[in-house]
Amino acid sequence: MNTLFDLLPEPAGSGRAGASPAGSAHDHADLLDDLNPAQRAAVEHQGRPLLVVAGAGSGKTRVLTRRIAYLLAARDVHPGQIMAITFTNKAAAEMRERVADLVGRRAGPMWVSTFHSMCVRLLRREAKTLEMTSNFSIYDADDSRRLMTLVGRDLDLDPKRYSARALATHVSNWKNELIDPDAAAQAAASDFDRKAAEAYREYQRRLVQAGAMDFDDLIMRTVELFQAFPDVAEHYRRRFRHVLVDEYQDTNHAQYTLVRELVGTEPTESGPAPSELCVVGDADQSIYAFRGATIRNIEEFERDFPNARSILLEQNYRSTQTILSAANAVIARNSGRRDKRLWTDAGDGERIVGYVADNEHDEAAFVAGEIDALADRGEAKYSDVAVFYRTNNQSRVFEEIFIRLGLPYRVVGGVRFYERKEVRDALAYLRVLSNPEDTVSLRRILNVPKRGIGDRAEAVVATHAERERISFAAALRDAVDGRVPLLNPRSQKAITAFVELVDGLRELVDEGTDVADVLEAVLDRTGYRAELEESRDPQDATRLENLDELVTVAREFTEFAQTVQAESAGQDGDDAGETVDDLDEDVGVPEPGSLPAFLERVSLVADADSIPSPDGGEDGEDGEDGDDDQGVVTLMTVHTAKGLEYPVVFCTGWEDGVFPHLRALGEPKELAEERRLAYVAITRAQRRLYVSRALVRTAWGQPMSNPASRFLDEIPEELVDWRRQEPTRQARSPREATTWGRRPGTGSDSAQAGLAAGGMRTTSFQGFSAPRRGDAWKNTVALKLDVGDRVNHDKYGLGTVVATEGAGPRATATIDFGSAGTVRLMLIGSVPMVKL
DNA sequence: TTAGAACAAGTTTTT
DNA sequence: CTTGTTCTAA
Repeated sequence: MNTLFDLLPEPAGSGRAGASPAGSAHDHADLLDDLNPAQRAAVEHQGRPLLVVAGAGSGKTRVLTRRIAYLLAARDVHPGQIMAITFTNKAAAEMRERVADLVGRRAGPMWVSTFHSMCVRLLRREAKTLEMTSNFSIYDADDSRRLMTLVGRDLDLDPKRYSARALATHVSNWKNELIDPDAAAQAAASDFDRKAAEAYREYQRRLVQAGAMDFDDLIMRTVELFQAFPDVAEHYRRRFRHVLVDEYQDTNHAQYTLVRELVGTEPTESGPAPSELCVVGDADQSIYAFRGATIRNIEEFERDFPNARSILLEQNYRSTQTILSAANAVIARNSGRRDKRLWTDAGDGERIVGYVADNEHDEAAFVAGEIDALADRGEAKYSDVAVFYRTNNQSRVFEEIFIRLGLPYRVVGGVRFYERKEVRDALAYLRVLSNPEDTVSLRRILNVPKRGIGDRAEAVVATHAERERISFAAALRDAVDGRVPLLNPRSQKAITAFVELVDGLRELVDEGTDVADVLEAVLDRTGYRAELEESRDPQDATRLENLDELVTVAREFTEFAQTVQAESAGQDGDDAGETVDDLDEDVGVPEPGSLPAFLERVSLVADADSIPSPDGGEDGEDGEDGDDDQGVVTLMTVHTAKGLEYPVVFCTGWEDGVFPHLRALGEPKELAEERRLAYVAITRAQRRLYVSRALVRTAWGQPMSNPASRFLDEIPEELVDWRRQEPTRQARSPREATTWGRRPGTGSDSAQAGLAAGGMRTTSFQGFSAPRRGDAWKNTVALKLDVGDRVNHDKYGLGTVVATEGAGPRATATIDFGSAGTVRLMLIGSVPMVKL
C-alpha cells in the first residue's frame, strides 16, 4: 500500500535536509567515484542513443539514477527536461527517491513514472485535442473482459468458441501492435480473427461511449496523439530532451513506438533535434512475452536507432560466483542471444544445495527444515529467505507445513487487493459516481447487493439503450420514467430505488465530501456492509476487513493530499527553479485528493501488496513480525521475484511439466522464456541457493510423476551438492506416498526390470551426474502409447494404459499400475518406462 | 429472480 | 482438488 503515495509530487521542502544541493564541480566527481568503468561510461555517455545491457545484479538502477544526477550536475540539464519511464510504480518511486538522495529537491519537476501514468497524464492534458473527456475511466483486464462479454452477447458469438477472455486477449494483442479495428479486420485471415475484429470494433465503440480506456489504449492512444498531431509531439520533444527507459526488454511494440515518438528520430527543419535516449535492460530477463513484451526491441536496438552505442554491464554485485556460474550455464543454452557472462569478485561461496523429494509435501518439509536449521545456526533470518515456485497453486503445500511448524511466512501475489471482488464492487460505485457513463461499472453494481434487478430486467434496459441509441445510464432513467417497454413494474420500482440511491450518493460527491466518507456512505446506504455483517461465511469477515482497509486507504489519500497542499502553499516559488513551460500547470489533471484522483491512483497502482524486504525491515501494513525480529519468509512466483534479491533462495518444483511449464514444452520460444525465468530465479540469490524437485506431485487430484527439469541438468554438476537424489525406502507408490513401507518384490523381484538395475537408477534414470549433451532428445516423445498398451515402469512396475492425452512433446498417458495406483505420466524426455 | 447443482477448466501478470 | 461459470428447479 505504501507505493500508493510515493508517486505524488514531493511535498515542497521535503527534500532530504542533508542532501547536498549538487551542481558544483566537486559533486560530479563523487557521482562517478564508486562506479566501475562500464557503469561510469554509461553515466557519462553523451549524444547517441544508448543501450545499457545490464545483467542481473549489475547495478542498473544505480546507473540510471547516477546518470540522471549527472545530467543535472555536470551537464546543466534542467530537471524538467528529464523523462524517466519504468514499468512499476515501485520502480518509479525508488528511482525518484534515489535521485532525490543525490540532488535533493531539484528532482521535483522531473517526470519519473510508469508508461501508463505518463500516458494518462498526457492524455488528460490533451483530451481536448482528441475530443474526449479528460475524466475518462481506466479499465483494467477484468473490466475489459466484462465489457467484452457484453459485446460477445450482442454480436451473438458462441461463448464457447469466442470466450470473452480469448477475445479480450486478442484485442489486447492487436493494441499492443498498434493495430486498429480497421487494420485488424483487413488483416483477419481466420474465422476467429474476423469475428474478433468485429468484436474489437464494437468493444472500442463501447469504450468510447463509456468514457473509458483500457490499459492498452493508454499507450496506443498516446501514440496516435503524437502521430496525428505532430505539433503536439514536437511540443513534448522540446520539453523532454532526455528520455530514460528502464526494463527495456519488457516493452511491447506500442511502448517502443511511443518512445520513438517521444524522442523523435530525425531532425526536422522546424522541430528539435532528437532527444537523448538511454534504455536499460537485459534480454535474458525478458519473461513477459505472454503479455506482449517483445525481446526484439532490445535485441534490435542498434538497428532501430542507428548509430546507437551499447554498454555491457557484466560485473555482478549480488551473488556468489557459484550462483552466477549456474545462471550463466543455464542461460547459455538459449540460442541466438548476445553472449554475456556474469562475474563477481566476491568469491565462490557455498555450493548449491540440491534435493530430490518423494513428493511435494516432502519437498516442502525439506525447505521448512532447512530454513529452520539456517535460523537456528544464525546463518539467516526468516526475512532473508525466499521460496520460489512456478505457479501460485504451488504455495499451498508450503503454507500448510509452515503453519504446522509455526514458521512465519508471507505469500506475495495471487489475488491482489484491488482485484478482490468486494473492493472492485466498492470502487465500481465510486467510478459510477465519478463517471456516470461508465457502463461496465454501472452494470457491475446494478444488482450488487441483490436488489431485485435481475438479468432479465438488465437485458430489457440494455435493449432499450441500444434501440434508442442512448447510454445505459440514460436508459435506466427512462426506466424510472416508465419509458422502457416490456419492463415489469417490480423491476421498474427496483431500478427507481437504485437510481435514487446513486443520485443521493452523487450529491455527496458534488458537495465535496471526502472520498473516504463517500465510500462509507456507499457501503452503508447500499446495504453492502450490512449484508456482509449478517453473513456467517468466514470469508465475508475477510471481505469486511478489506473494505475497511479500502476506507483507510481513501482516508490517507485525502489527508496526504491535504498535507501536500498545505505545505506547498506555504512555500510557493521557493523550490525547484523556474518551470520549463506550461506543462507544469497540469491541465486536466484531477484535483489532488479528489475522487477522480483517487480512482486514477487505484487504477494505476495495482501493486497493493508490499513485499517484505530482505533486510528484515518490514514495509507491509500488517506489522506482525516473526518472533525475535526475524521477519518472515517470503513465498512467491518467479515472475513476482524479478527485480528482488534474497540472501537465501529456494527454487522449488524444478520438474519438466512444472518448471518449465507443461504448456511451454513443445514450443521452443516459450521454452526459451522459461529458461530466462530460471535465470531470473537463480540470480535472485545472494549467498545460498537451493534447487529441488519432487518425483511425484499431485496435480488436479491425480498424482503425476514428473521427470527432472531440464534446467537442473544444465547446471554444472560440480556446483551442486545433492543432499538426496533418490527416494529412500518409501514412496514408490503414488497412492500412498507417505505411509508406504515396502512393496512386494521391490529390489529383488525379477519382474521389476527397471528396479533390478538397483543403484544404477540414480544415474540412469535421474541422470543428474551425466548431463546429456545436445538437445535432440528433449523434444521427442520417448514412447508412443495407445490405450490398452502394457508397459513396465521403473518405479511403478507393470501397468496398462487407460488413456492418452495431447500429442508430441505434450503427450501424457494415464496408466493403471494395479496395486501401485493410477498415474498420469508425461511421455517426454527420459521416461523410465518401456512398452511391452 | 434467485439459489443450488452440475459442469468445465486450470501459467506466469509490472499497468 | 480447486474455482468460477452456466444450467435447472423452486
